[in-house]
Amino acid sequence: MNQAFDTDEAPIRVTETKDRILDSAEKLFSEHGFAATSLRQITTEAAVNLAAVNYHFQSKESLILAVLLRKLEPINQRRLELLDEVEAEAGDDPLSLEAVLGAFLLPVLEAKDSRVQLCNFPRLMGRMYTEPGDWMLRIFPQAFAPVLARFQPAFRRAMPGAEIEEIGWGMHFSIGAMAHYLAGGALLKTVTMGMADPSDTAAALPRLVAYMAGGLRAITGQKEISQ
Amino acid sequence: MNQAFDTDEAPIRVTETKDRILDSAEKLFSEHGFAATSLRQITTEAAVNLAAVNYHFQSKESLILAVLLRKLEPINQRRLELLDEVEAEAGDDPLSLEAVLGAFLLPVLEAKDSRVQLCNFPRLMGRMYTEPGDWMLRIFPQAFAPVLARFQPAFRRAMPGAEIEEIGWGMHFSIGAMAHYLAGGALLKTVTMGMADPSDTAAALPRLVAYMAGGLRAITGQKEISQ
DNA sequence: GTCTATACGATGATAGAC
DNA sequence: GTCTATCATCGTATAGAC
Repeated sequence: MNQAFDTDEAPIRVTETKDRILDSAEKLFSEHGFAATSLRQITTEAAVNLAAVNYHFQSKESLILAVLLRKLEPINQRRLELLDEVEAEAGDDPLSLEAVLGAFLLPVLEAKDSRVQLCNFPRLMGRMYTEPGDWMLRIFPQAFAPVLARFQPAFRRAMPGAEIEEIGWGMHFSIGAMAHYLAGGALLKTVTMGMADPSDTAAALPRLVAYMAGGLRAITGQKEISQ
Repeated sequence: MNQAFDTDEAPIRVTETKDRILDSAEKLFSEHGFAATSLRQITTEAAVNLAAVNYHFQSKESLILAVLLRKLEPINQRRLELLDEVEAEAGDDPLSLEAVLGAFLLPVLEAKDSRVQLCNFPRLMGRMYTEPGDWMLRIFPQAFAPVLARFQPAFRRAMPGAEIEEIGWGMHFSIGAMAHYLAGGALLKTVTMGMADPSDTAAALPRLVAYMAGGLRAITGQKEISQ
């Protein structure tokens, strides 16, 4: 199937089987979700045998993780680059909390309105946080731990004097707010009575930053602003 | 199977088949999640025939919705009662934002550490927000719309002068923060470096209230508190 | 109206030949 | 590495007993 010609010449291997599976899986998962997409749909779309997915990946869940990791890595790399810039600009001063939040959010939101076949992908990321199973044990050290290791000190530098536990609570809530925005569509439109467009990431970014910054400051520092 | 005795006396029907299915489904869904629980597990646990679940409920998804609605209704009723009290205390003054948030959060958090077999249930509620499918079209008018209709004006009364769209964004983010706390366990412990106990709802409530209040105020009103 | 027995097509996974 | 063949299990549908 991969052999385009039966000559001795090395065939122009446009796409490896493994990558074709990943591409088709990503596309179908984005369009129909994890559960609604069968391995047979994926292998048919990829023009690959069904058993190949169990050879390259052990299970459907592992395939899902592989799809997610492949998209997550450039996002996380971008996050770290942006954080580098924020820290470089700040010098020895405390970091801007809004700038740190922006470095965390911008790469994900950029992926939301990127091109063609990936446009629905962030919905998967949003759902990822609430799916059960042991996926976190496998995906976390590889994808989240490095980002967390850099952003946790950054948040402390942005909120000097705040207790670490309170920052952690605030980060947890903030991740939930972000994931819910990424995953959801209909609810936002309902709750704003049709005023907000879920696909307008340019409108979402400043609001997410403002909301998270206000929440983090309230939970860590000056508690009672009282209206 | 439901006939405990073969006399003419009306048997002491301890549990109806329909309720036994709901009870078993709720228990198993809470423990293992929706996808990982098969209808055969449920009917076996409930000591009921497999086809009974398709007689009383049409499909597995409808069963899930029935399980959720059964738990959600008393929670929402409690929310409205608490909101009544908040409004009664306020008189003609603006509402306390923290009090409104407390009325929204307390009933859900109470369900989190309630008794026995339901203790894992809120994880389902947390996941519900991010599950795909058309569940919202069916569950929303019945369960969410009445609560939204009462709380949306309450938030406006608690933040006079704020634009409705911004309040909507803030409510959306807040729902995400709440859902992520309800659904998640491991991530909170990681992000707080073991300092926070996800099952300690008494610790979570004031922090959720403070975070949401700070976020809502930042997104609607005085934007720049600047550290 | 309630419930049971039984069957159907599709799924994720695996073993073994090439 | 790849493919065919096969497996147990899944959600669902139906015919018929009480």
